[in-house]
Amino acid sequence: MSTDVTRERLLMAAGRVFAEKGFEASTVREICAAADVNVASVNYYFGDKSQLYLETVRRAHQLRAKERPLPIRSSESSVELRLHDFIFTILQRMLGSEHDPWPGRLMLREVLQPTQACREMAEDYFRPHFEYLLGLLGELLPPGVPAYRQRQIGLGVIGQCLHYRVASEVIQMMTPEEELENYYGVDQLAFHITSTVLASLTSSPTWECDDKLTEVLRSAQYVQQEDAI
Amino acid sequence: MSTDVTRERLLMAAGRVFAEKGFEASTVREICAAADVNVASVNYYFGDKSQLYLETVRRAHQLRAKERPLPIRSSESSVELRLHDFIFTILQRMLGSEHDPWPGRLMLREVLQPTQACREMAEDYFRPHFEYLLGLLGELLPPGVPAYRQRQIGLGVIGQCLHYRVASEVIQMMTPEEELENYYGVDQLAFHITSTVLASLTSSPTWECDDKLTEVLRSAQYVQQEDAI
DNA sequence: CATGGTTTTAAACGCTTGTTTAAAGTTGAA
DNA sequence: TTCAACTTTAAACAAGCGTTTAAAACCATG
Repeated sequence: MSTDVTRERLLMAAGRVFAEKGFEASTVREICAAADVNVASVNYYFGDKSQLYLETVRRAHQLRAKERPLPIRSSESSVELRLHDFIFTILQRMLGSEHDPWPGRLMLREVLQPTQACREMAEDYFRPHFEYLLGLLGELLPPGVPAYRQRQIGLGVIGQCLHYRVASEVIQMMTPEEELENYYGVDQLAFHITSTVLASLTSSPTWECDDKLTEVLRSAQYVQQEDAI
Repeated sequence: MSTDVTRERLLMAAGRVFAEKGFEASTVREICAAADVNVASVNYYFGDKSQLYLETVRRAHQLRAKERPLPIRSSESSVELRLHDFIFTILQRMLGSEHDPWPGRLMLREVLQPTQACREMAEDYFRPHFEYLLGLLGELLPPGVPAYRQRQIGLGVIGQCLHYRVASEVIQMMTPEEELENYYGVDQLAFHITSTVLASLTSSPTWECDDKLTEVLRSAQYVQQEDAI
């Protein structure tokens, strides 16, 4: 067999199995069977199971970054449009059924329970995406909004997208089937999240709700204390 | 030993171990050691490992529901305040370090990769919480907003809260330490998310951004096609 | 064809897994 | 105290785990 083809098959098969079951629950024998390769190959090519896993995670985010590069649309487009495209792309990667979903599943595992492989992934993959999003938000927000607040808004966007992946099965349980069919396409969710974010950013003056909420919370302190007494 | 105390210790120890490592990666021996109980006890009291797991998940959301019952604050308070309290409570459960966090961790595992135990949890625990949130949103939104949109807004709220738990370690990697210390307390995050949601709901007229976004997207179709050609 | 390095193979290694077993210990009512 | 039911215990079980081994197969180069 020409060089590295065994290694490559192992990497892909391992990706699928690790993504599906996690590191511990996956067995070397199952991976090798899926790759149609001898059991000893893992140790021959990767040393041991854990290094195979590490290489698999690395491959996962490399694949992801390549299949949809970052400059999603030219910067000539309006900020709103670029924000929508960003959100659409993220959702696509979360929910899109076009490609084999193992890289996403594996990355999600790493996010939830990071191993050594996670730091590299965060730097190479997540950070540039997040910085891009922050750039868009910076264009949309009025000057003077502190950096930490921009970041929190960004985390809110990512969080909303991620939710449909993380909790997809629970969401399916709790959403009427008819709604699920008609309103939960990637395009519709992207539209919803984008419009929500834009609405929260452009309510004028931007942070008037803060003042109201602050006031409400301040008065609530007394209520809470009364309850306690 | 008085009846059921062994069973109880197993349940608690198993909860911690399962939450930390997942079902497959946890060993009966480790659980029994943590519970200071003989290895055979699992099979004596629960039949086998998987039924112990099932009971553990059940116990997890029972504990959670009991330690902080649902009517979080009296309905005499303002809607905004009740929304803030709901979000605060969810975040508290996600990030609060007061109690032993194993029930939350275990439930998160079930959300991400549901087993047989998940359906029951969704109905008994998640659904009433979500319905409560939808009630609040219903009070805040102008009439005429379709149900599916209310639900998506609700999912957005939950998603933002969940994110700080799901991706907590990655978020820590990508946030400056000084920000993390000063702006990521439960109270501050609750304030941020509440104010964001309120802002997006109360921008008047509520869905004006939709129209603008729709228009932008429509014109973008051509751009996209040109790019494709 | 012969050679030397690389790759594949089946078998075996020691170890851990979940579960079972049968004996020992414990308990409370008769 | 006696007896029967319940509980705990240490030991053993087969099965499966990751890894190692040494021989076989392969393959480009001389």
